[in-house]
Amino acid sequence: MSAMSKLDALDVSILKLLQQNGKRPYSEVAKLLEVSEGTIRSRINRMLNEKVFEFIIHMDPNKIGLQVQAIIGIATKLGYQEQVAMKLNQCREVRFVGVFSGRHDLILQAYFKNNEALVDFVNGELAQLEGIDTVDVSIELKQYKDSFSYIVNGEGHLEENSNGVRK
Amino acid sequence: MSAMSKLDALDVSILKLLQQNGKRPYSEVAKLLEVSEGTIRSRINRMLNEKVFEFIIHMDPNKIGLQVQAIIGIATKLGYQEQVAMKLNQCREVRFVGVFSGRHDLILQAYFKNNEALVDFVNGELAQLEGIDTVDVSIELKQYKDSFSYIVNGEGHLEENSNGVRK
DNA sequence: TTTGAAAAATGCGAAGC
DNA sequence: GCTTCGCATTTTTCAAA
Repeated sequence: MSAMSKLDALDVSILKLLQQNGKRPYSEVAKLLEVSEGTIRSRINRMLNEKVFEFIIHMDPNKIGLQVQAIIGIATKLGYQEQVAMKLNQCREVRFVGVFSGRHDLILQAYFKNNEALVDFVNGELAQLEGIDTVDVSIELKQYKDSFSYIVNGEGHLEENSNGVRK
Repeated sequence: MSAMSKLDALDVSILKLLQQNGKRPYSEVAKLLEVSEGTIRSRINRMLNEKVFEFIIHMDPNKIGLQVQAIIGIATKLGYQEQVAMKLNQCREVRFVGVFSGRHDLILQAYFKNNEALVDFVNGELAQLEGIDTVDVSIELKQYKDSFSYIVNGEGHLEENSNGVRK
C-alpha cells in the first residue's frame, strides 16, 4: 500500500467545503477553516496524490444530448463475470460497471442519445458478448437525486470531530 | 423553458477538455481551441447559468471511509412511487434515486460505512416507509468503471463536427 | 459575441519556525 | 507540519471592435 494516511478532521472539513463547489479558492477555504492558504494547498495536493478525490465537471446528460439513461442488470455464466465486465468497461455508452452480489452479477449504468441507441446497444453490443445469461433493462423515467456530496452532517456518516478548527 | 440554447461545436470542445480535468485553466483551453480566453470564459459562464455542467469534486468513497456500496431496487405499491422517492431523497446515505421502468419501480445507489450501517438502513429507514412492496439489495463486490466523461470520440455519441476551431 | 489589456485575486515555491 | 512572503499565473473587469 502506498501513502495511505488516514484523513484527519481538517482534511474532512476541506472536502466538505469543496464538495459544495469545486471552484472554491484555497484562500477562501483557508479563511473559513482559520488556517493558512499554504496548509490548505498542501493538504489538497496530498489528497490529490493519494487519489482521495479529483476535480471534475459533472454534466447534465440531458443538456448534452443524452436523453435516455438505463440501469442494466446482467447475469453471467459461471466464470465469465470478469471477462464480460472488462468488455463493458470499454463501451462508450457505459458510465458505471460493477460486480455485485444479489440478483444480478453485473450492474451497469449507461447513457444514450435516444431509445434507438439503447436498443442498438442491447441487441448489438450486449448480444455479441460471450457468457451472458440474462439481461434486465430498466429505463429511467424520472430522476430524484444525483448527488456527489458524500460527506454529510449528522450521525451515521463521516463527520469531523470539531469543525476542523485548531484551538 | 429558460435559456435553452443548443450547444455548438465550441461549447462541446470546451466540455471535452474540462471533463479531462476540472481544474484546467481557461487560458489553456483557449490556447488549445485557438480562441481568446474571454470567449472561453463567457461560454463557460453561460453553460454554468444554464446548468449544463458544474464544477465539483469526486471523492473515492473507500478513501473517505465509506466501504460498502449498494444498489437497491424497490417495488412500490400503486400510487406510492413518488412519496417513497421523496423520502429516499432525504436519506443521507442515498447518492442516487430514480423512477424506472422495468422490474423495479425505484432504483437507488447508496454508500455506507460498513455492512452494519447497510443493514440498519434497510431494516430501519426502508422498513419504516409506507408503500414498499419488495426490496432487492445488491452489494458491490468490485468496481470496474465510474466515469464522468460523457463526451467521447467516435460514432454514436455526442461529438462536435470539427474540433471546434473556427476557420 | 469576441477581443485585448490592465487590475485584482489566486496559486505556487522557498525559507523559517 | 504550519506559516509568511514574494513571484508567476489566472481570473475578472471593461472598453472597443
